[in-house]
Amino acid sequence: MKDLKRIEIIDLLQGKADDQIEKEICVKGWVRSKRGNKNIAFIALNDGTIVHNIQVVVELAQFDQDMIKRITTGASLRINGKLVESVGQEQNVEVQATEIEIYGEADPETYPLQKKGHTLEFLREIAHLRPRTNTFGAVFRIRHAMAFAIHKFYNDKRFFYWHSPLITVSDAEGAGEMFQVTTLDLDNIPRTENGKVDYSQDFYGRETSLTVSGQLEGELGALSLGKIYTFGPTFRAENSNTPRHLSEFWMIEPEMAFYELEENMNLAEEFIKYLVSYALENCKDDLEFLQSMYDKELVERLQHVVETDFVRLKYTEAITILEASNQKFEYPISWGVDLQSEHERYLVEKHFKKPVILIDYPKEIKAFYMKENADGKTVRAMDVLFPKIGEIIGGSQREDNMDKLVARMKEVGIDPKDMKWYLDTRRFGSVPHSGFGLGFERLLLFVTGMVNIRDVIPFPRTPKNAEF
RNA sequence: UCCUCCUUAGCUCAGUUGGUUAGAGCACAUGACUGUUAAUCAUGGGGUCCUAGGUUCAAGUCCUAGAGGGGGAGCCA
Repeated sequence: MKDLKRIEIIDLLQGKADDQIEKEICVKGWVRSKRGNKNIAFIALNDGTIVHNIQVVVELAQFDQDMIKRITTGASLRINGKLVESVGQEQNVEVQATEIEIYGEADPETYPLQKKGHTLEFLREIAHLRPRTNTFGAVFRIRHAMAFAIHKFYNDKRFFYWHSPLITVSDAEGAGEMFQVTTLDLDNIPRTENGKVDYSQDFYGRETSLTVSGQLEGELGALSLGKIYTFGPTFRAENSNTPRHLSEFWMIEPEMAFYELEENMNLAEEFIKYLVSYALENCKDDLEFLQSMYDKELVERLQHVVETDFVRLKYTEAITILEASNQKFEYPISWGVDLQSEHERYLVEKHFKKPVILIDYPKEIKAFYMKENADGKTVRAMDVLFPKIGEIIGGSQREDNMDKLVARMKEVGIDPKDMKWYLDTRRFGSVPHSGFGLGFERLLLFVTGMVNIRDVIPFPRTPKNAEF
């Protein structure tokens, strides 16, 4: 077989290899389908670079029939052939095969993917193979594009990528149940004299867990480097069984010194709009595929978010709107209660019909580190609420006053002695600062139009499910 | 964790009031067709009816428990 330089399918289909037309080239990829008659076969070949396939035309008389029979859906091929303008309507160019090598066969009796559609639920059971489908190829290419855009956005704004630890010693935020990290022998746990687990013999000499948020360590970065962001995995051991929760998910947490709540909101809105714009500009083929298959209004909805000013609303005003709505809510609404999904959905999907940033929540329903307002009742929190997926961002201006922060810690039962390292940021050169957390997979739900969070991460981790 | 629905061929699903040998489409195999577009047409093979009990002359179908999955809720990002 002639040794020709391989051209990726995206370059062939997007005209970047048109200077090779009428010349012999090499393509490699996996067979999506093969069809034809006794004289000719058409192979749809995909290499993952783009949602579309290159059509390979095989004049059967020129090849060994036994080899051709072994080319089935899922097989991987190396093909040399002439790049030509296509006779067919569905593509501009195609490859007329001159030489074919089968890298790996895929037994059609046992290969689970077929050319006809599968349900997302079935594909979830074969998560190791589902990226070979058009749908998951599109989703994971978009996932990559969004990850890249996040780094680009913050780098362009002179934020520094800051790595908070994944193994932590505290659950200060109270964000949820934690996964314990230990090297103790669970069949033979060392005990202290009073019968408790003796963590002094554990790997770190103390009790440790996987992080539920990089925020507190992020604040340490912001109060020295100015503007930082984290982007990494986060773990919550809550028994949440919903299409919006994972026990292992990725979170982006910017933290900015000298930013007050207003600037925090501006950044959050600009950030989301930047990411959605980036997807519209750079993931066109994949978005159009997802739109055609799952969500007819996807691109329209994305454009709407880019063009619309988010509503900014105080919690107190939201309560007034909800009380005046005459809606029957399962959970009654009054000042001081946390908003339920039904309330958020009413505000976002019915009342305003656009994204809403809710601010100034009662301090009792928010975390201890949020800055208290002058009214003494509310804190400078902000939640960004999106249609369909609910809370996509949670953030706040942080309490920078040492005494108030310590008082709040005591109120919620945190021993300030355990948080000395955190309090040192307020003890020495404290400044106003703010930040927020964006759930990466929730963003992807919105951008891809997928409805189950298990379908926007390659290997989802949920209660009772850690296969692959 | 709570509520609710579902589980029948590799996949997606029918299956009547509980009654003979459990069906269809797709996929797969064989064949037909001179360029197809999730090709088409013909023929064929393919079943632990989720698991364990129970009711009954008789259970895919009714009852109980369990497992797995979907949707909704709570917790949250």
